[in-house]
Amino acid sequence: MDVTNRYIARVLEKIADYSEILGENAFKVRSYRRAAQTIESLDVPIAELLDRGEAIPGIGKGIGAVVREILEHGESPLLKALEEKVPKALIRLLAVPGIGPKTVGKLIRELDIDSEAKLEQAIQAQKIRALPGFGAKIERRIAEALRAAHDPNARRPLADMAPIAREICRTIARLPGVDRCEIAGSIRRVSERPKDVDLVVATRQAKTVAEAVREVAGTGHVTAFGPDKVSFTFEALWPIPVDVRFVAPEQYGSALLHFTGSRAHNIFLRQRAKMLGLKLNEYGLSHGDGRLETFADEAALYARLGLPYVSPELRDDAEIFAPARVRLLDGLISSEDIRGDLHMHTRSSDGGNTIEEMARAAYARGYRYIAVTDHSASLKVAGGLSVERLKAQVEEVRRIETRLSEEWGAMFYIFAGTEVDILPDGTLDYPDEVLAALDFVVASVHTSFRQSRETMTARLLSAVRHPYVDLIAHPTGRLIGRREAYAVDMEAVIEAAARYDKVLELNASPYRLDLNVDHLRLAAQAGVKIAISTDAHNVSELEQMHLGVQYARKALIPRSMVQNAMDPEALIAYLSRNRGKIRPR
DNA sequence: GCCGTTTTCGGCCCGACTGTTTTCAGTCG
Repeated sequence: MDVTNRYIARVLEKIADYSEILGENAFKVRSYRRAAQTIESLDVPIAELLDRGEAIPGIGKGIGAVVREILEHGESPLLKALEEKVPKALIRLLAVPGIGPKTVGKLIRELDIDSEAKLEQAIQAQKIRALPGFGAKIERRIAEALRAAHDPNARRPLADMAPIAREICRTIARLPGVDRCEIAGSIRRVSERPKDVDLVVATRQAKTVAEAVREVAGTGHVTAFGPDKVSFTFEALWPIPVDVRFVAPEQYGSALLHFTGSRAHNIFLRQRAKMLGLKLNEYGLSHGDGRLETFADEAALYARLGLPYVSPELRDDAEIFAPARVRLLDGLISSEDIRGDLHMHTRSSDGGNTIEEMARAAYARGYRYIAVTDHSASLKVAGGLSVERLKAQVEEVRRIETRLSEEWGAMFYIFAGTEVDILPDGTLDYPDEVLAALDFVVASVHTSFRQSRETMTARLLSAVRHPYVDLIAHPTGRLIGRREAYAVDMEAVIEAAARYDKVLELNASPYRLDLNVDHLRLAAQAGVKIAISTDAHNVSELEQMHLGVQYARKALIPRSMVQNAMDPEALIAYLSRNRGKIRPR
């Protein structure tokens, strides 16, 4: 069995959950959680580090032994022992809002509940509300949770959550007395599946605004209401928990930082403040004499703590302040580095805008080039181009490129390309001579997702090896929250991309984000260039580039590894490597 | 259980709100 870092982290987290319920020392529980987090964020298998005898922060003698056991046997005797003491039905209660480990622990100890059946009986007999510290409300919540068929903590894809968060934020920003409203939390950190919406509001009239926000919540269920905070459930197609915090404008920086997290990042910053003899909270830095130092923006606070500014998407990385990571920060890709977009569709296939409209929108973004990559012939549902239509499109691209470049008084490159289907047998959907005549060839899988891992891997490898293929788009085919990635040996694909000097895509669509962070890191380590592409089907989707860049930063991708951060001249030189100088002019 | 410019014992991040209570433990982020 292949024991991954992630698997070990899950086991340690479970140990923490069970121990907490059983009333173990809270700091011991915290140690397990912290170790889990550290292991999950490691770049290399923990076995290698242990073998080399390297010290890993937060992992000492005790947890080290637990990890070794998991590595050797694939399971943990400690966890097994804990599982016997805490029944599964009760563990699930931890997901119920308002119910934590202490509550679950009391149910076990005070009422001797060790099964779902006994839990039901206790509810029926109203035994839970009789316990000291409990009441009818908690009992009812537990009963509801038992009845709820679905996971109460379901996480939705970023693509669904972010627009809703923006809409709620816009509504609140318009309320009287509100200076500004911003999205914080996991959405701001570009989490693939945020669990809730966190908003931070700057205002001098918190109380009034809180009342107004309660009105905004409307039919939604208000779960907490106070002068500093309102929580409610927003009823979209599914219920979304929303937290809104109110702070004074001069405290906005510390508040935004605090409510953006991650939790581990906050803990690090507070420890740092403590080292400096200060105390950090959402209101600012408290001095020993009670004086409060406030920060209107985040950057000033990082600077005050003597730390480099860390952008939100990097704050899930528990090791971000390690010297080796800090050295990378300045070199990471950023939106200003992007010179073009190499994957987009037009009205010729399933896009909504013309070539010229896409080009003008890209130029307005400051780009120097785009690639037009409509679908290939066999993808009928997307209006794939026949060979004849593709040839006509190439001519049209040339005409528009010339005209726009003249209009703008500078060369704007429009690469005539395709997103050619990789057919189930690994061949491409256009003959070689057709591909040879194009500037840029994107290849991707749109059919037969259920092939075996071996078949799918071979299919992708043959595309990587194909001399006219430049880039593999959305390499794993995942649609976050909708469709799993197909089975494929991505390490083999990355290795082949390195060997054949091919580019892998980071598809910036919020539904895709494909490659994912783990694969991006592997690709970067292997020296494979990444193209961050929007796969835009209309001009407004070109905006997704920003999300793609943020996601690439999560994987610590430097600008030097991003193909569409290259100047057009260098890109043309690269594209000419297998097909002679492209577009003689 | 981990760790050390507070250093091998004694700490370990911080605050708002809820529910069940008349002062606070538990939960959550």
